[in-house]
Amino acid sequence: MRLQDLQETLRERVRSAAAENFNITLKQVTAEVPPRTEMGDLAFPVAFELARRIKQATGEKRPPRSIAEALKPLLEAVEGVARVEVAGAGYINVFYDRAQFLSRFSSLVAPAGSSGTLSDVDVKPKRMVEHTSINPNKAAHIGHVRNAVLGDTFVRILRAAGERVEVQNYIDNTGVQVADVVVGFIHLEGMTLDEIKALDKSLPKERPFDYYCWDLYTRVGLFYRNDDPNGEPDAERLKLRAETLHAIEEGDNPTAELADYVATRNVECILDTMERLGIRYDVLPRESEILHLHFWDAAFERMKERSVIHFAEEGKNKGCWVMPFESHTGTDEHEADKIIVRSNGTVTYTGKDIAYQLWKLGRLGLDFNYKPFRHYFDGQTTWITSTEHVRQDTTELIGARTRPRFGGGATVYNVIDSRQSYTQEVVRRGVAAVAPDVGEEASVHLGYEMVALSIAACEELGIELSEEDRTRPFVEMSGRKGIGVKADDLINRLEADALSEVETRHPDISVDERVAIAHAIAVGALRYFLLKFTRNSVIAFDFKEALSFEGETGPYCQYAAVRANSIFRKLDAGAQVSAKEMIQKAQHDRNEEVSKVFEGEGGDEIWSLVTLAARLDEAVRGAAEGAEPATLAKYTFNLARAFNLFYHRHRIIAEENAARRAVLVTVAEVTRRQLALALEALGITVPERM
RNA sequence: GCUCCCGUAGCUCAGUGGAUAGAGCACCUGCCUCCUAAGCAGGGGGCCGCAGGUUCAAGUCCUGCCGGGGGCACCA
Repeated sequence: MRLQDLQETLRERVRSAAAENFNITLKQVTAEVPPRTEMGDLAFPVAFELARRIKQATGEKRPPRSIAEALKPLLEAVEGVARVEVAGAGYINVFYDRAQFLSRFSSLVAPAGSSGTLSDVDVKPKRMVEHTSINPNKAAHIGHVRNAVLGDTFVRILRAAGERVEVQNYIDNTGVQVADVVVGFIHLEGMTLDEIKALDKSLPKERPFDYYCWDLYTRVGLFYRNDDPNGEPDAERLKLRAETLHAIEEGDNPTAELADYVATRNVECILDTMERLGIRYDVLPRESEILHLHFWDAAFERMKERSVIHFAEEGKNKGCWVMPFESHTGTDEHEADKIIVRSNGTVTYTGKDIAYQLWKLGRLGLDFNYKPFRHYFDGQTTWITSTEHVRQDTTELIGARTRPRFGGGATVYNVIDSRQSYTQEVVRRGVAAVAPDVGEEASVHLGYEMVALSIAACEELGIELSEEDRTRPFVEMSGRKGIGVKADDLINRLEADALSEVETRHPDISVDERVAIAHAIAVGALRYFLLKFTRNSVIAFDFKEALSFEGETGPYCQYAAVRANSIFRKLDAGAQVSAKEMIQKAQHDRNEEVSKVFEGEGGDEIWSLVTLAARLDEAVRGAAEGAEPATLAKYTFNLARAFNLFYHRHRIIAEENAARRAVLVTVAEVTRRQLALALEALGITVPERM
């Protein structure tokens, strides 16, 4: 029996009772968890609504309490319900049979995260999640990490909810940002491709290629502005960017070859960074293929056929293909229509994105070619798109690895920061206009607010702030100005802090093990820090908060799980087996001794941990439906908190009363299981010890 | 001008229309002979920005206003 099954049964009973007793059809039966365990396990405020509707229908004024009293015996008859109380002005509070519930709950093997059989997953509609999508021209910063952690966690949550998911990381390898770094290499450094390769090889491990590009990109930004950071861009110098960009888009020339090396190396560096955080991808679709495999041409034809866009004969956008956008009223300054094809015939990013999105949904009629990009040590492969026609058979083995069939999803989730919500809306509408049968619902913009820097963080980084900046709540990061916290720097710092802590706690263990534990803690801290904020909250990054291992943090949650595991390392096998037997039997034969453990104030406290642990499924489902990983993070923290309290109050192994020990052991067992599953869905691992 | 988001404890943030609004940090007081103190317990702290409205019930929904941030490029 799962918690939600019992809830559903009770809901149904309320619904049918309302129909039979009062002739009222309830569309939705609201159920809630009472504020305190003593008040019950599930509450129905339904009597208030029924009182109003009875009055509407018959004119009879019936107090909610009396309605609740009438429903009480019907709910009490439900299997698994111990008793029902009417409380307050008319709440119906249901109390479960605690011993029986624990017995059934603990016997479930894998309540959450069981993704069914492989064939079952195969036929399910595919959810496409695009995240990370960092311009491959510099190292990742914490803003990018928020994107990647949000996306990766959402993927894990969907999978825990039994969904089939494909993960994409879009590579804009032919864009302006790559062009800028290429301008830097060619015109500032005067380097050839071979010289760049030699430089790359010579760079120290702690300051790799993406770090070099980070600095170079900043220098290019200054170069465009004649070395004045606040100056206007120099039109002559910007011509270099335009020429370079054009050559890169064109392809098949030395500049494009150089750009390809730069972009590919940055992608590799970024994937290394993400691997440190446990983040991987199924496929890396590149913009160069969208161009060279003529994805845009196909999308363009469809958009013209469906009259989604039209050619502007006159006005401000004369000579462009535009998509009307009536929800934004135009002004002199801001045009209402969105330009898709420029007057020079080139396509905008939005246009390319519509083509890409159509491919994601299987509505373009074209596919990429693919080749393996990276094989991970554990056998996973990340694929990248390719222009060349590598053998395409989906069942074909390449290096003993089968290539999955990419694209053709039922729903697309784009993890992109909220600053691009306007563009995302254009894409969503464009796609829906071309493919009305999938509609706008198939495209979901999983938006989130940016990560900015707190004033304290800027000071720590030695960033000069103007008087005006200091009065603001935060300072926006800027890749162009080089203002930001690089992901690897932060992870290094977290690992170093965690390592020194592990060293003082466990001087006896091997260096390798200490490093591994420190790594797990660092990742736990960073991921949790980025997940505890809801998506539409701006994170003003602060070192003190991000580097904390205490309080509401990842390590706090990990620590609770480690403690739970340590109980079972030390508990002898016999005690574990006898506990299991005793609790299992209580499912059918009422055991007074076991039931007694759940009585009184102490019993409520133990029971509240059981019900909280049992709500993991609900938390996972809620996070998946609301596309809000923060709710699962909060749930996990609360479960860890409840377990720490439980752990502190009870001597589990030393407990002498057999029934009581059986309950405590079982509660610890179900909690550690649920906690581990919750952490796994957050991408946080549980070390052996901490 | 139009549009989206935010405003809740000193600070940073949670809070599906339901009961006495929560957590972490900071501050104060206790608790390591114990399954590890990255922990636990207790304490002070709140016109939920303001004003109306809807509802049996509003921090939550609607309208207006005030304050802060983002977006509205032939950039991505």
